[in-house]
Amino acid sequence: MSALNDRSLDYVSKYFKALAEPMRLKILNALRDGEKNVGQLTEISGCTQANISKHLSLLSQHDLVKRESRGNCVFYSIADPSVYELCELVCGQIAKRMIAEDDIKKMFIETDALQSRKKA
Amino acid sequence: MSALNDRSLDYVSKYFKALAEPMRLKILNALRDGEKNVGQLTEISGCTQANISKHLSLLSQHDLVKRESRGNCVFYSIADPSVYELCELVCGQIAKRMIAEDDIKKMFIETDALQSRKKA
DNA sequence: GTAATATATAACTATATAGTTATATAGTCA
DNA sequence: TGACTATATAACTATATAGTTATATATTAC
Repeated sequence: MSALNDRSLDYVSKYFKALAEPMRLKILNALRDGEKNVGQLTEISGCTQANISKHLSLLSQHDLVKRESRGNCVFYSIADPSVYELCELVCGQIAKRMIAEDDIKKMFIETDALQSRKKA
Repeated sequence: MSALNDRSLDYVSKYFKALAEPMRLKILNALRDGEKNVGQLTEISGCTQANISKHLSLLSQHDLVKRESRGNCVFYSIADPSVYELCELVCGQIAKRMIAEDDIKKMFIETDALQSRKKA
């Protein structure tokens, strides 16, 4: 990061942007426990199938998910688990802020956020 | 990340979004070697002072930078160096892709990107 | 006080994209 | 073959925001 030119910054920012949508995080979160097909992800997400397909396409472009079609279905899975490291770092950051903001604290349902908080 | 509700996903995505702009990454990059005032950052960035102020305001809202006014100037500095861990993780991800994409490889000027690549 | 400098904000334009509905494409099974 | 199911895409709308110019605010120096 010490010596990135404009093109690199553009590239890195696009990667962050891929992670900067709640629906895409929801998809990645849903894939934590293994591959799922588009139909399953549509059901989980609560939005339209077309929208999920668009998000999956974008995640795929950024190599965040792997695509594998089997029979009539297309299964998606996490391409690289290190994406969760990113999320944990972010949760850690947010956890630090939560200490002073009780309403935000309540957002996190359970274990992971608290673990990040202990680290911080 | 295993059990985040919609509000948490929203919150995390906003954090990523703060990092999802080249100009803001440029600012954070410029602050690696210590605090800088708005004028300096304007000069480095090559865009208008108004735009820089807006970006700094947003970074500040997300606790990514600290604001301190001294005399006539306002100095900004990195609030939490762990933001660079995030960037390094991303660079590591990108480094993996670079192996197959020579043109992207050339984007990274020197040491850090290569180090991330060794790790990968 | 005024002038000069530094930063922030208001108002606006242009662009990107999340979401929608409708349709196209591709695979399965009769 | 045709009917059915699953996924992808096209076309569109609405919204968010990066960037601009012009202006407001605040601090220093005189």
